[in-house]
Amino acid sequence: MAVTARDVAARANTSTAVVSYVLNNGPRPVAAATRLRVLEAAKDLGYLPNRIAKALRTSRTGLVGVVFPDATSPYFSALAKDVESELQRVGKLTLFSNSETESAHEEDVIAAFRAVQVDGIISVSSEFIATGDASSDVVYVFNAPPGLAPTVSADDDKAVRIAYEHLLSHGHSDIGFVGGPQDAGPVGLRAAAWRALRGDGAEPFRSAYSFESAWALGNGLAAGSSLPSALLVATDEQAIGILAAAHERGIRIPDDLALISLDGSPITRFTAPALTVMEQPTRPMAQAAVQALLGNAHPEMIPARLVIRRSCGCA
Amino acid sequence: MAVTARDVAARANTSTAVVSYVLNNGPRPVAAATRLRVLEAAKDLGYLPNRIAKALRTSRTGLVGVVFPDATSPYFSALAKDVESELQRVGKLTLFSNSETESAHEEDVIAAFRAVQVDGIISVSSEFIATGDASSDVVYVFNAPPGLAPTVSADDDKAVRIAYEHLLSHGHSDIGFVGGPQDAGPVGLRAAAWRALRGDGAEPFRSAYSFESAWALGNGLAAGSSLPSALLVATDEQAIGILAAAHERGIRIPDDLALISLDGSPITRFTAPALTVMEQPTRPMAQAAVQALLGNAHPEMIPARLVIRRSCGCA
DNA sequence: TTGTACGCGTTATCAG
DNA sequence: CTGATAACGCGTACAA
Repeated sequence: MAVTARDVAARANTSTAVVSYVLNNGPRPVAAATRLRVLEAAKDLGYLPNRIAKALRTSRTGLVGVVFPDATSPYFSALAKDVESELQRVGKLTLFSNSETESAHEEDVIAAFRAVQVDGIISVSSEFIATGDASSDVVYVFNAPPGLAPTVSADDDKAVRIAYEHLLSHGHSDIGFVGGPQDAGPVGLRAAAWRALRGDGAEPFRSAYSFESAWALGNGLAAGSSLPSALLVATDEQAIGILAAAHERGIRIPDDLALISLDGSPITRFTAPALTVMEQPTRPMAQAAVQALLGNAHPEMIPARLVIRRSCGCA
Repeated sequence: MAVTARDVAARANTSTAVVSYVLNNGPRPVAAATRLRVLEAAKDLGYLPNRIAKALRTSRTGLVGVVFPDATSPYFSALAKDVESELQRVGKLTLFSNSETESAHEEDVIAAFRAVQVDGIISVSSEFIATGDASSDVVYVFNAPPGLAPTVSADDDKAVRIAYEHLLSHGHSDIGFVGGPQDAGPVGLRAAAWRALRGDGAEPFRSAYSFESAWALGNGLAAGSSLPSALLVATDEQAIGILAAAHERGIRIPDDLALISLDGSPITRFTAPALTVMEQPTRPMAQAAVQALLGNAHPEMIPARLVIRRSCGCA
């Protein structure tokens, strides 16, 4: 059996109440001498407060639930890491789940989190969310259920415009867009921004959010006659898939096809060739998300920055 | 205030004890009629058992702690995803933490997990672990503290031998090895296997487990005169970093330098050129780990399989 | 300033 | 077969 507050109290010749006062710095003052005895006793015994009992009493668990579509995506994994790190910094433990895992969909995952009484939930969902849960403790990143605004989001409009204009400055006129299976979530926003820029009713290319799917798309494009001279790609995994197809098909990047990816996770520096990207910085997003969770809620819009490398045609 | 078992009992004209018996199917039988009344009442009230109270009573939380060095690594993120998925399948929630995050080291993380009374811990540590915690509920994957055997591990010896021999069959005689900063953990094992195969006292090349560091190494190798004709690379992120450096330096893969990576996560199919790998399958490892956690403990050794693509010189 | 005692919502023992 | 009731470990009124 583990050592309890009672044990500490006994060893310090005092009561559990005082032990509690000392360890929580309140809500009542404790004489310096007694305080010292308690601290000593706690250390000697290696006392570790039982967080479950504490949670039962206070109804705060110190747990926060985090939902991501897919921890395997280069960008999401970077973001997830920063979120976890940030949460750790503020003393929270991270309950993690992939929403795309097997049968588990967003709602089930969130329900499961609620059942263990998490202190809050951070949801990073790239696609639509069925049920809007307005009245609650959920911080939506990137995307929110219909009717709700994301608590922290990226300035997709501006990012797409900067990238588009950069490609324009390279002399491209037919700038295509690789989007998701549907125009939903943040990728939908990016697609919309691109449509507006094109202004000619052109349709995005469709690809799932996977290397594989984008690779297949790239192969199709390479085989057909509709290969544009430049492509804005919604996510890093799609850009990487297209790079792979291009390499295999002998399509030279950027000479035959210029590319800009709109995530900009660290790996994009190390592809062959290195990808020019609109970098959506993960650390600020993570910080904004956990600050929002803590109630310091400035709804924030994080700006992306153009990082010029090889795939756009520069240098 | 939420509805409690007491409320259900009241509405069903019975006691909390019986409510508990019904909802847990035991440990005592309940008359069919009473059972029905309880179920009805529970449904009417929308009763949801308080898992915290339950945990306090049973000291089982349904939580399992999972520690990874770095969720950003292609291989680890794939493994993490499978672990989470598997855990979900058996009704556990996944508490996740990166051990390399900021100040948080393995032990602190594990202590934090223990404090919330996790039902078990899965530790995937690529480097050494200071304190061996033998008497406990932790499943070590790949690597274990000194004196302990990992519960589930890869057959690194065999994997390295197969890869080495494959390179040999391509006619290479100077086959180098890219390892970690120190010869620790599973990479240490891989390094040892390589040393044995070489048999001439050659030293591994050193690189941290990051794109960046391997890229720097690749650059150094390209600039110097000691570039071998073939390289076994311990991890995918290192292989990708070297690929990037080679691309920038005009070193042709596999013509000037043949490569085999020893992780084999999905992304290796989509590099330019595609990487030949020894694939350490993540799903079986994840399954073995959670089965071990559940007490169905066959210490397992998962075999890797050679996946031939372009970087080794085939085709 | 400190100690006693109750309650958080369960489960499980012990009488009935 | 069922009903009180005693824990689980902690926080905090309330009393001293």
